[in-house]
Amino acid sequence: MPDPEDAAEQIAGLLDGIVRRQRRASREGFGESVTHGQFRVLRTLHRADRLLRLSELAALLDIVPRSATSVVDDLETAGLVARQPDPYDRRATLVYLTPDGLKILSTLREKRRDVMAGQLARLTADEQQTLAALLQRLAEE
Amino acid sequence: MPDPEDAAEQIAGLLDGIVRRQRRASREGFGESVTHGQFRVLRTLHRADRLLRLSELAALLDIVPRSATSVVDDLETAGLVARQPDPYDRRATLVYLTPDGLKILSTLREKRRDVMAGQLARLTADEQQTLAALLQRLAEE
DNA sequence: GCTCATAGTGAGCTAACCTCAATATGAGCT
DNA sequence: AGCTCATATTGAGGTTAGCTCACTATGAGC
Repeated sequence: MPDPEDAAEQIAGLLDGIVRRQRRASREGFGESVTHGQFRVLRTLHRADRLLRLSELAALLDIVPRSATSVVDDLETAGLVARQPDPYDRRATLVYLTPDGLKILSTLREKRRDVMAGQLARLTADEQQTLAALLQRLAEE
Repeated sequence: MPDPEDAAEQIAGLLDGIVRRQRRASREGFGESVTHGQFRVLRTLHRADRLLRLSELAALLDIVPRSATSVVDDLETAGLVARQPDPYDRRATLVYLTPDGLKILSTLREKRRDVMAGQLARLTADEQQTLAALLQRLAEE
C-alpha cells in the first residue's frame, strides 16, 4: 500500500463506509413505507415536541428550506405530517406530526435499531458510550 | 423531549450528521474538479496499487458494477483513470490511475484533511486513535 | 406609503446510487 | 464441435436527497 493515510483520512473513510451501509440497510428495512429523508423529518418533529415552522425544520435538518418543502409535501400526502398556517405570521406554515406519523415513527425506530444492532453489538456498552461521546464532540458546531 | 432515544439511535443520528456535513464541506472544497464518488474511485485505485477489474473496483467501493462503470466513464473522460482490456479474459476491463489522476488525488487528500481538521481538532490524538479503533470495529463485516 | 427583508414554493438541476435486460465472452460437458 | 450455463460489462431508465434561482405573499422599519 502506498504512502499511508493519516488519521483524518482514515476516520473520514470509516465514517463514510459505516453510514453507507446503514443507509442501505435501513432502506431495505423501511421498505416502501418511508425514505430516510422522511424519517429524519418525523424524528425531528418528534424531538422538537411542538409545531415547527418549515424554515425551523429545515435548519434542524441542516438542509435548505426548499428541500424541506418537498419532503413535507410527500409526508403530508402520506398523511404522516400536516401543515397549518402560523397564526402570528401569515407568511409562515407550521408543521406537525399526525397520529399516523407518530405511530409509523416508532415502528421505524425499532427497525432502525435492528439495523444497527448487528454492528453495534460488536462494542460493549462502555465502548458505545465512549463512541457516542466522541461523536458528539465531532458533531458540535 | 419525549421518550429518550437509545444509544443505537443516538449513534446513528450522530454518524449521519457528521457525514452529511463532511460531504457538503468536501463538495465545496473539491469544487469543480472531482465529485465525492470520483474521489472514492481514485483513492481505491491508489490503495490497491495495481490494475483492478471494474467488478473488483465495484466490490471495494461497495457499489454494484453498473454504478462503477459510470464513475469510471466520467473519470476516464477527465483523463484521471484509464481502461485497458484484461489480457487473460476478454470480457473484463482493467482500470488504473493515470499520472494526472494520481496528482489530483494528492491535492484532494489535502483538501479533505483540511475539511476534517476543524472537526477533528476537537479531539486529542489519543481520542482520535480511540475513535478510529472503535469505528474500525463497527465497519468490519 | 415605500422599501427592504423574510417565508414558502415552482421549475429545473446534480450526484450517487439502483434495477433490469442485452451483449460478449469464458467454461464445462457430451 | 456444439450446447448450456455463468460471468463481465454496459445501455436504458428510475429514485433519493439534496441544490440554486426566481417568484409571490407578507411583515417591519422609516
